[in-house]
Amino acid sequence: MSQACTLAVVVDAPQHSALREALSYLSDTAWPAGTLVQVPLGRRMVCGIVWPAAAGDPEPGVELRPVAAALDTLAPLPPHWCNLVSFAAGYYQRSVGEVALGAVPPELRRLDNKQLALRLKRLARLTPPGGAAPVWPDPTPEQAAALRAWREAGTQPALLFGSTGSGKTEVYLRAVADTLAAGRQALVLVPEINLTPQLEQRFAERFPDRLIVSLHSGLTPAQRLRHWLAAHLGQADIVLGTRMAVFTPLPRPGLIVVDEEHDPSYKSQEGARYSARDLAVYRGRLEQCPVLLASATPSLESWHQAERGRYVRLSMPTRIGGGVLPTVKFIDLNHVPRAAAHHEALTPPLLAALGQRLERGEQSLVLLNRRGYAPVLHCLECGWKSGCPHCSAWRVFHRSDRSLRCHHCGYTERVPRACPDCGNADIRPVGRGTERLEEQLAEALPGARVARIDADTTRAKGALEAELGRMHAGEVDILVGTQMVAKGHDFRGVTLVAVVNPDAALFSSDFRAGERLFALLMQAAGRAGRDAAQAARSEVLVQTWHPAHPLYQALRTHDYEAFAASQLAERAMAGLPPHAHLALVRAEGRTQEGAQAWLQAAADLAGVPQGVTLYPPVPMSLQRVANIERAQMLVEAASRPVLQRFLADWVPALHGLRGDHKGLVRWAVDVDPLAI
DNA sequence: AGCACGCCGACT
DNA sequence: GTCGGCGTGCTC
Repeated sequence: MSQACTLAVVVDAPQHSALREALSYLSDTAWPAGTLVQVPLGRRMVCGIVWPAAAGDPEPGVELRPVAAALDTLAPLPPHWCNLVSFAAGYYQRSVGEVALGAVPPELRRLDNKQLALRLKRLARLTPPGGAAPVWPDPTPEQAAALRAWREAGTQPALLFGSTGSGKTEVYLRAVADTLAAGRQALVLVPEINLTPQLEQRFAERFPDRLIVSLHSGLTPAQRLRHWLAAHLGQADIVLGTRMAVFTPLPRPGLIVVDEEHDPSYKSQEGARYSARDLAVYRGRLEQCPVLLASATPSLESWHQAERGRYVRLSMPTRIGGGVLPTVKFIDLNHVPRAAAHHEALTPPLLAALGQRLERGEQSLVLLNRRGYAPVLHCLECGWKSGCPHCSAWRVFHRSDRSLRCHHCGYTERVPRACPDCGNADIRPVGRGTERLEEQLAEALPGARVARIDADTTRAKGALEAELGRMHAGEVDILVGTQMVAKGHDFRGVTLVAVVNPDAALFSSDFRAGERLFALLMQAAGRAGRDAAQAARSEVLVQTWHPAHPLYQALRTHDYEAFAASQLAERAMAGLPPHAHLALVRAEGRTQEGAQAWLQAAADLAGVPQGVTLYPPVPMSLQRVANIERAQMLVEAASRPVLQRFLADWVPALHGLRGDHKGLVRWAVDVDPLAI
């Protein structure tokens, strides 16, 4: 057989291997870029993708091997898809192959042409469910204005800034309708899997004769492949998914929506640490299609872009149906009796407010961002605390199964009867989590039906739906939960949202903690009074030692814009994003010194240009996890291009740094990190 | 990452 | 005498 040409092929090689670029293979057919192929790599056969760019020069003396098979019954991945992947790989400093193969359903990698043909045939069974003709409510004047402005914006990204309950979803449902009418596909990103079913439902009602598919990690491998194929082949008109869906190949893209665009879940925290929101914006520019970012509390990055005129801002300040935003009140912990303030989550004013709801038959939501019974156990005799032997963290006391659990490495033991150090029987829980709060509420308000939703109660499949169902059915009076319940769920009967004590975020070393707290509280406030009739007596109660804090004052007046302005001013002063651009280099090793030594060696390799600052290596705030020591080094740059140029020169050189750093386990670069 | 090869301890 | 520990090195 003649081997007519050489092809550039990317394979799934991790960043740590030397294989950063495409490899060269021989082929008798000039398969077009985007074709999936099977190629020999070392002693195994792997899935690769024919790549548009030229391959790196093979090492001299390497004999090229032939492509073993091509999955040519599948339409090649479109050129723009390859461009998006190449960009993401370059921007986030990963190999193209890792990003490319990571963006393809795992199931697809294993199929040959024959198996694929079978799946493609079965695809025909995916059809729109049909159903009653949809009811499109008349847009409010605000929604109509937002849509007009959006249509005029063309392909310029738009930031839909609408308060909770202003009907943002209605706006992007209309935008999707426009897109479908023009014969294009719409991609809608949501931050969490939990939020896909209800949104899918809503889309299905509006577009009964269109095929809607979802893409997220909760699907079975077969479902994921089927949905991905439906999108890639243009059969699906609407793709709804989590961050991974930003890479869905679409033959006729017409709109990308990023719902709750401020949500940190859009930033991947492992592997290639990409931001799906930022990639969505890039993809929009690449494919000349509009991008709609929606939030009641936009990320400061997006808000900044809108302020600079890069994004079109569509504002919708008014709640639909005349609903007003709930009153925000503060319980000043300085003014409640000292013992109550320090030892009880439930102050008299909070209990009174909850009692009032009980009498009126209304529901309450109590938020506490800490699961378990108590974050730590403490021996009153010798001072022992329930530290994790493998991590620099406390193990959390879970009363339900009487366990001490490390939330970082998973190390779990039964709670000791007595102090393991001194044998004293008096060991006590310190602080409180949702379990304890649930218990205290039940004690303080006998007869109240108290329920709890957090990662522990919703582990089982369908458990979250079941609990939400009970809440909606009015079978629960008080729902205790972590931020999980603050997101997206529409609780009609809730007239009180209480936040037990969110002060820690005010003084956190994480520069985004304030932004996150504000978004969480605004979102939580949005849970109350969705029903206009109850809006007037709906309130948010925040227990705090610092009621005068500017963040809380902005919350009181629901004034995101004032909050954003003050935060942006602070960030400018401190040289933080979006006014500066950051990257973190992280190293993990057997010892802290070893991890830092590797970072120092990396720093010594860098030719630091004008506009870039390299800070010294420091231990990470969570210094040790599962007996691995972690350190990091901050890179700060005045602009994105300066940072990108620096990283492009520097990071590839770090691969050759292994040698005399024996204890080093791994290292990685995090571009645009969420926390430093 | 896989998956080799490679050189030193307790077992059929 | 082998089975196997995971150190280090390569993959077009």
